[in-house]
Amino acid sequence: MRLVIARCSVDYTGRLSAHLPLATRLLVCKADGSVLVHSDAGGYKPLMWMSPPCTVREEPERWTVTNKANEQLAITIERIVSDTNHDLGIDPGLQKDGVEAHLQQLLADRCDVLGPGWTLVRREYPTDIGPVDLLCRDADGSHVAVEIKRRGEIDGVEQLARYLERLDRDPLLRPVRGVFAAQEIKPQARVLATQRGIACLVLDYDELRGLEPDTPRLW
Amino acid sequence: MRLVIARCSVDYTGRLSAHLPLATRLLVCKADGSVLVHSDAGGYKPLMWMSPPCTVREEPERWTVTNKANEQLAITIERIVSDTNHDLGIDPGLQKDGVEAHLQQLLADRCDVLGPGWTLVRREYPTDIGPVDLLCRDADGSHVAVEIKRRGEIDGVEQLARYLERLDRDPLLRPVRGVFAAQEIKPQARVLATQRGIACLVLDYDELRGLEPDTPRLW
DNA sequence: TTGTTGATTTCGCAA
DNA sequence: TTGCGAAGTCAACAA
Repeated sequence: MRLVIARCSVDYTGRLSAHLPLATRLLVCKADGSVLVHSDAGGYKPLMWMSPPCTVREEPERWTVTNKANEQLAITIERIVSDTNHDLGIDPGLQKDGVEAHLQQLLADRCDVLGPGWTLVRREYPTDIGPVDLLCRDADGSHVAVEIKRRGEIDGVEQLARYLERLDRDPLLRPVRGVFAAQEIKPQARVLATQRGIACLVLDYDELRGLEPDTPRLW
Repeated sequence: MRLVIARCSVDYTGRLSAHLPLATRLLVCKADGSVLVHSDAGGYKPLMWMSPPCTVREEPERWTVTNKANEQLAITIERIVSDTNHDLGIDPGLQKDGVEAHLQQLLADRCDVLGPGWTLVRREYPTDIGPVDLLCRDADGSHVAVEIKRRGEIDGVEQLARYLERLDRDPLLRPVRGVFAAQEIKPQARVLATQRGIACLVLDYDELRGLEPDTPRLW
């Protein structure tokens, strides 16, 4: 990884055209060829960048970074303040926990959390417009479609409503109720769900994980 | 901006939980308090980060970055390879719109459009608070600073006023007038410009492009 | 402050 | 390879 502090102006032409006036910035050249231009503010997003795969042509006062699609980052360097290189080796990578896929698995394993006596029919139950997260049966044997989100918003309710409309046409499943389950449910989503006769369930991730018989510890 | 190359492990707890095993990585601490953790691959997105506003508590082997919502980034440092600090100053910011950058170039090439006999001194003339788009001389040899925007709003006028205040301190330039040039100038911006003694000029992009001897076609 | 929409979205997974 | 949906989405803008 090469780190350069330089007074430079930058032009990007590609999916759009953009220009950075002359200023002192951080240039990061990664081992995979990608180049980032960072200022001293603005959070994690670079002012400009080129994603790999791409190639850098370096001239004394101008770097030209080009990718396959002929997008171009042209860095005009007026003055180099610092120029260092570090061998970082390969990164073992990120371990994530608590995303939607994980919630889905937890509920699939313990769908009695949704209601007493409930059982799982299938995860990712297919419909002609896509799979429902969970298809369950309640204690009476009636089918229930469950849509799981990390954050429950209005489009998630719409999505579940579309699934329900499809599933309810199937004489082997009918009648099919719906449950909208999320760690957090926005008021508007709750209102719409109620209008559509869909039940809402707020999930406690930590509690769910605690219920799991042998919680797989990632670290 | 502080750049640290360190062998470290990182844990994030907040909207989810995530863990980075021990490896050598780049840590960027920006002036706004934000912290980025980058590996030597993977394009522009950091492996982990904390967006501003946030605070860093630094202990010898542990950095703890916390934000308002109580999300936390815990960086455990095993070995510091490099630790440098650079003062970048404030960034003039991105001209996201290709039209603005193009307008600047068109006017740089044909700054007689601004006034008869006007000549270009320099594009992106540097000041200690960032570069002025154009510095010109009028027919009498007096200096004129030009700020170019696609849509002229009140903050653009303020920006030019700050530049003028700086430039006018320079005995080699003084007196420096200002021109605020844009495709469209909002009434409030015009009023403020008039108050500050700044002239306004509405640009016709298509006409300017037509004036260009050999128009470079970008698309 | 809250909601909505676009992004050089990026990123992962599945067909 | 393509397409779809999630993302610690972020970030600008409107109400």
